[in-house]
Order: sequence, then C-alpha cells, then structure tokens
Amino acid sequence: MTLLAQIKLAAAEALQHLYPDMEMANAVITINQTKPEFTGDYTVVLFPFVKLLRQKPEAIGNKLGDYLIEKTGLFSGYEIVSGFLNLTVRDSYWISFLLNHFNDTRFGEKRGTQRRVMVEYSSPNTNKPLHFGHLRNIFLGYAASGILKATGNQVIKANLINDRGIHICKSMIAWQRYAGNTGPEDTNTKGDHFVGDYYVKFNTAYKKEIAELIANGMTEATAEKEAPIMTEAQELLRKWEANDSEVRNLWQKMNNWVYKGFDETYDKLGIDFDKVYLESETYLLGKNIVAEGVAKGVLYKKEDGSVWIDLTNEGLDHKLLLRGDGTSVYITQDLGTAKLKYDDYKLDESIYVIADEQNYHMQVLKLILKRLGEPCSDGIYHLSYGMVELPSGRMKSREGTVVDADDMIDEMISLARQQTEQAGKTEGFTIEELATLYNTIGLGALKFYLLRVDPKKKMIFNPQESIDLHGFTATFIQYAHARICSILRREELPILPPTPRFQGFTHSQDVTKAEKDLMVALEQYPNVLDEAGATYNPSLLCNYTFHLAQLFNSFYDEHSISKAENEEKKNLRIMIIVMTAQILRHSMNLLGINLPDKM
RNA sequence: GGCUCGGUAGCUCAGUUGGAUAGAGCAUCAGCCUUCUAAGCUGAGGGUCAUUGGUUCGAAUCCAAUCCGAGUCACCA
Repeated sequence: MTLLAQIKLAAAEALQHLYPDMEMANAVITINQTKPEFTGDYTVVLFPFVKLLRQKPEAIGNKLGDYLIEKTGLFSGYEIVSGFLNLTVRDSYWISFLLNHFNDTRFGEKRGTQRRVMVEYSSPNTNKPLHFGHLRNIFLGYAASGILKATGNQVIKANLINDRGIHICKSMIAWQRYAGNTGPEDTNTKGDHFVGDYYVKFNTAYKKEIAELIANGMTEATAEKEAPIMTEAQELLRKWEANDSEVRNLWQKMNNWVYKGFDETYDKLGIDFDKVYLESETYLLGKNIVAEGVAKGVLYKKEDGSVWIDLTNEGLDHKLLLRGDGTSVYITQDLGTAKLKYDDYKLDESIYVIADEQNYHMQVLKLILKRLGEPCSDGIYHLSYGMVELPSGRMKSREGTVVDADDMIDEMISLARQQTEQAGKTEGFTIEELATLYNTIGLGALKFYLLRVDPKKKMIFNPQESIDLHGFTATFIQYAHARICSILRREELPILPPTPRFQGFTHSQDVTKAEKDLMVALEQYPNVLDEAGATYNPSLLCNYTFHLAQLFNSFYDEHSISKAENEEKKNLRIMIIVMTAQILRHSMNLLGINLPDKM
C-alpha cells in the first residue's frame, strides 16, 4: 500500500477512535504533500472536522497527531499550522522503503486482472505520408499501451489502415497520367512520399481544370463535380469496387510502396503493432448489423431505402447508417470493425486514439452499438486528443503547410548532433555509438514534446523555434540518467547493483532534505503510474519524471555520492540514485523514450 | 443557432476528490565548473487564474450568466 493510502487509512481509524460520535461519512479526509515552506512530509487538512466537532483545529490536531504517532509508528513528529496537521514521516520508513524497492525493475507496476484491451492508433490513409499530427497520435497510442500494460492489462496494439477510397484513387489517377510508369526507386523517393506527390499533383491538376471550366462559363459547383480528373478518379473507385483486376493491381502496387515507407518511419520511431486491420477488408462489415437493427426495429428505413437511427432522445440527431443504394457510409464500417475487434480478441476494452474533431462521431458510434445491443459497445473508449496546429493555424495538406513526419524526425536527430558537437561531448564514442545517441536524444525530445501536454488540449507547434533540448524535455531526464550511470561506473557498480552490499544497512544519521525529497518522490511513482493509466494520460508521467530528474539534479549538486561523508551515507545515496535511475528508465520506457548510459 | 471542449506569467504548459503566500520550463537579469557529466545548480523580476455574480471556514478548481477561441452538427472519410 502506498504511503498516502496508509496515512489516509490511519487518519480515518484515528478519528473513528477519538471521535466515535462524529459522522465519518460527512468528513472528507484530505491528505496533501506538505508545502516546502513548512516542516513535515504529509499534511492532514483539519478544517472539515472543525465544523463537525465544534472544536478548535489545534485541539483536534493535537489529539490526532498524538494518536497517529503512538499507534502507527509511521511518524516522528507533527506540527499544527493554522488548521493543517503537518506530519513528519520517520526516517526509518524511508530507509526500509528503499531497501525493499531500490532495484526492483517493476516497481510501480500492477499485476492486475489481465483485462484485454485493444489500443488502436496511427490509422493512416495510404494516399500521403505521415505528418506531425500523426506523430502525436502514434506516440499517444504507444504510450497509452505501455502504461495500460504496466497497470495490469493485456494490451493489443492495433493499426487500422485506410487503404481504400476516393483519396487513394486520386493518387492513382495522377500517377497514371503523369508518372510515366515510374516507381519510387526510379526517383529515389520513399514510397509514401512518392505516392503523396501524386496526391498533390492530383489537386494541382484538379484546381486547374476547375478554373478552365469556370472560364468557359460553368458554375463553380458544377465544375468541381465535372472536372475530368475527378470523374476519372471516381471511375477508378467504381472499378475498384467492381474488383477490376487492372485497377486492383495498380492499387495494390501503390499501397505496397506506401506500406514500405510507413514501415520505415515506424521502425525509425521504434513503434510497432500487434495487429493490422485493412479497411479494404473491413469496409463491407456492418451491413448485416444494420440489417439486424432494422429487423429489431431499432433502426428505420426511409422510402428511398436508406437506413437511419433516431438519436434525438439523447439530444443528438437522426443519423444515416446506410445509403439508399445500399452502400456503406463511414460509420457503417466502423460498426462492423468494432464488432470484429471484439470478436477477434474478446475485448474488455477497445480504445480509439482519434483526434477530437471526431468526438461526435465516436459518441454516436458507441451509442448506436449500445442501441443495437452489441456487447462491444460498453468497452469502447475514445482517447480523444487535440490537434497539433501551427502558429498560422491548422495544417492543411492542400496548402502545403503540413510538417512532414520524416522531415521532423531527421531535423530532431540533426539538432541532437549539432548540440552534442557544440557542447564538445562526442569524445569516447564510436561513430556507431554517436549515431545511436543522436537518435536517442532526437527522438526522445520529439516524443516528450508531444506527450508532455495533456492529450485533450490542442497544441501549437512553432517550427521556427523548433524543439528545445533544455528544461522540460526528455534530454533533461536523459542527462540525469547518464549522470547516475556515470557515478555507478566510477564506483564499478552495475546499473542494478545486487542487494548483498546493502543487506546489513542500518542508518544512524538523519537524512538530509535533498535525500528525503528524492525518496518521497520515488515512493509516489506507483500512484502516478496508476493515475496515468486510469486517465489514459501519459503527460502525467512526463511531469512526474521531469520533477524527479529535477530533484536528482539538486541532490547531485548538494551531495557527493562517491565522496560521501562516510560509508553509511554513500550506501544510502547509491540506493537512492539507483532507484531514481530505475524509475526514470521505467517511466520513459513506457512512453517509448530511451535513456542513454552516457551522453 | 444546438452540442462539446478550451481561456492560468511575455511564450509553452502544470495545478488531484475545493485547502496554506497559484507553480515549472523557455525568454530576461544576477551568481556557481581545480571536486561523481555546467545538456546542470542557486537566486531575482514577471499574475485582475477571461469577466461578473453565487455556494462556504476556504474557489484557478463547484454553480449561473456573459465575453473570446476551437471543434462538430454530410447520402465525406
């Protein structure tokens, strides 16, 4: 049990015992970490009891404090400051905490119920390369997966690739017109970029054709519909759906180029999936669910044959589920895919990492499945995140303002190289080691930058200012870790020293403020991890880990480890830094961020 | 217009179920390397927590109204 939980429990018992007449149900016990300007570690807020007991806070605080000291053995003293009972935890508590956990590589994890949870993320279209916005999605999904796994779930990482539809046909028609049968290898282009280039070419040509038609007297609306390149793209889509082998072959060929490009990017990022769904294989699903719904009377059919659901009871609208010609709309296939996932894995929970522009869509999806009586409905959770914007506003692929993912990755790695060289820290590394290091630093910075903000908030990214490697960054955490490893190397200790050296450890000296601050923070890790899992919020780990690294840096500045005052202090501090490094690694690993031993 | 989300230092963001004088980072300024890695540490300045009212011992946090911004409300995906 965490210290906070122990204190809360002890306080509840104490109050029950001291004031049996007080209605505990009305008393909310609030325990906070004591503010740094006061002595103490944790604080019980006394105000709620003052009213119930009609006694002064000092009187309640004294009785409560005395009782807690006597009965729990957790505390060495207390102080009452204007309605707050500040409790000081015994040094011996911290020491035994350290001895128990300092080299526990799974500290903070829960061996839980092993619920089956799927996390769907990335989910790209295959008509253009990944951009900066996708990166937020990908990192969030990967991090959430890691956190959920560590908090006791069995996690399936899934990618649903949107490999069919009009947008792919646009790239295809442009390729047919302009590529002269060339491929990525002919132009030495990454496959996804190659196909993306033709998507851009489509839009350029489309715009030009519209302008010409308008110049010839056509209205804009008609021109948009009748521009030849658009009608040709639509013709491709029809042929694709009719299984035209020539069109299917081209489609397959271009998609394969794109997959190769995506895989390269995922590899660079260290991102992977356990299961890939292709929309071309799932887009027809859902129709029978809809048919069943009509039969059950949950859905209704209009005269033109289109199928709808009435959601006005929930304050929403009528929603179309099937077109009059019997073809699917977007949500139809989503209904089917939700059920497919559920049936494939017997999921307890199905998480969708999708931008907040689709909040309404996801709400409706869950609701419809519920109405249809599909058991997969309950487990659906939309991990909604805010879009990444530029200072000039939203990124628009048509206006060419998107920040490309591959470019960004390369820029970050090169920034890491520049800064390392500039700081003169390249000595003692081989060329290969340096390449790895730049990757670790560059990608770490990128991931941390996108994960450190609360997912539900939109974020503004300024490419000019780029991403810093100082302050609230992964680099800061990596640096703290490298410093610890450096000390351990000097002491000729492995990163996780075996316990015998510390087994007979006893303490006779007071712990210093810097030592205790660090131990207090270490003890809180399980709570933070738990909260990050419960709220699907990786940014909590960023905040916590940064804070821990900050505490370490202050500690490091104040105390020598290798040249500690005596053997006892040295061993204590080694345990502290070993555990600090262990938790830095553990938490960052969940986010997909590596920490180097040396930098 | 309906619904949803947001507004905290010059900028980017934290701020647990209401708790002490609202915190970090960046930027600015002043210090700290002969000592385990200065990608660091210490300190200073910087705030009408969008506005107004309410709830109470206590509100950035809860409620109401207003202002501003974003998203969404397709037989697009």
